[in-house]
Amino acid sequence: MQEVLFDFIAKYVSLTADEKNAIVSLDIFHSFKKGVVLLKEGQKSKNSYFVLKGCIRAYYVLDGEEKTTAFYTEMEALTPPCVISKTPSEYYLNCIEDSIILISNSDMEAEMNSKFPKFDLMCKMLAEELLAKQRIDFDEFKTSSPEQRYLNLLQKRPDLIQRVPQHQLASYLGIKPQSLSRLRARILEKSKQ
Amino acid sequence: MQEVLFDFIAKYVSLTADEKNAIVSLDIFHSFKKGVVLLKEGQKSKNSYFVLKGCIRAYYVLDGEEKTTAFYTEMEALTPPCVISKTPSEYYLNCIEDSIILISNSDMEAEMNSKFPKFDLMCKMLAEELLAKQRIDFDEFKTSSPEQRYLNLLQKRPDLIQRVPQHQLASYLGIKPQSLSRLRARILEKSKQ
DNA sequence: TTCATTTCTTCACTTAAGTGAACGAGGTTT
DNA sequence: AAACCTCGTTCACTTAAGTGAAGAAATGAA
Repeated sequence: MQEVLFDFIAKYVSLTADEKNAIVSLDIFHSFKKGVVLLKEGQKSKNSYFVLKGCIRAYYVLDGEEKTTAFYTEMEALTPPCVISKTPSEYYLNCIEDSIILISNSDMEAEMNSKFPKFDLMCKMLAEELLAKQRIDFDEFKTSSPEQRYLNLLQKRPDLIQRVPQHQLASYLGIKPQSLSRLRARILEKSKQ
Repeated sequence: MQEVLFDFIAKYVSLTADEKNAIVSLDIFHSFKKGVVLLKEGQKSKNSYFVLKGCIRAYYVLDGEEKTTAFYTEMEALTPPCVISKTPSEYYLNCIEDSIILISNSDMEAEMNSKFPKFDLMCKMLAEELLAKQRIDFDEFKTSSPEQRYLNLLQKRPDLIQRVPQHQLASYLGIKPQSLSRLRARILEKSKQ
């Protein structure tokens, strides 16, 4: 399972055996059962997450309603905004499947950086890459209709449609579950003709 | 005008006079007239931009229609996704006002980093901060209606509503110009009662 | 100034999303 | 087994956004 992490890191910097050992000795691998909440609204946190297996969902509770805004699956990293801004979290994180998650906090990161300066470089590259990726996702969301967003998701992350409950998928697409049902029926109708 | 830049940098790292001179000597300050296109679809680029004065708009042309996805104003930095992914640009950048823009390319950045390692640190902090900010913007967009988005913009960036043409604002809000007109009329109607 | 273009608004009509209610299928609990 | 709950779908109705057209206002160029 550690190999998943090292494969990921290898995309940015190459690690020596020593460095790999240093990471493993940090004891940062954790298992969680489906449903476990990793971060709550109002909570302060210094944790970043990296999904080795499973799926983390980010969601807000607005007017008593859950609004899902992101899913993080295998080989995806996330640092909640509250960690950067050092303010209480505005959203929740939970595991929607049994998951194996790597958790690092900013102190550990600082320690790694002092020992192995190339970690800083990796973080910079990663942040810049994620920024560009997210920018593109945001632009695609803005410039398309719910139906186009669904078809787009079907292309880009077909696994999500299988593993995620429909009502969570709906709010991820910016619509209500009923509208997602209707939209899917509409697409099916079109494809028949 | 250079002070705007140094004030910005001071939020992340402190610079010596030498370092400031090194930046100034790079000759990176440029003036552009309203309407000038800085980046075109299909073009390759290594440039990052920092707005000292004026406003840069990012937009796609889809089905012959302009879809505006971002406005960058004073003290805002942007690196187009195509610079990170090293692929041809998918969007356009233009100045919607007479502007003074700082343009740096990745070679210059590399040179600065080798001379002053703290630039790397600044870039990392900046990228992480922008990533968190953009995440929040994206989440707000997803979880709100066009009307809420407009009211939100009115709170957070009231200047945009003044300085940006309505049809560009509309597509920034994810709707058509006609819908923005209607929506504004609706809000005005409500506030009267 | 005049002419042309762009921009914004309004209107009537179409399409699709929001809402509240109801129902059935699957799981879980007692 | 019965009662319960969650989830997805469907329906009827409401609300708001998309569309195409038209006209007024503002802007820019000749």
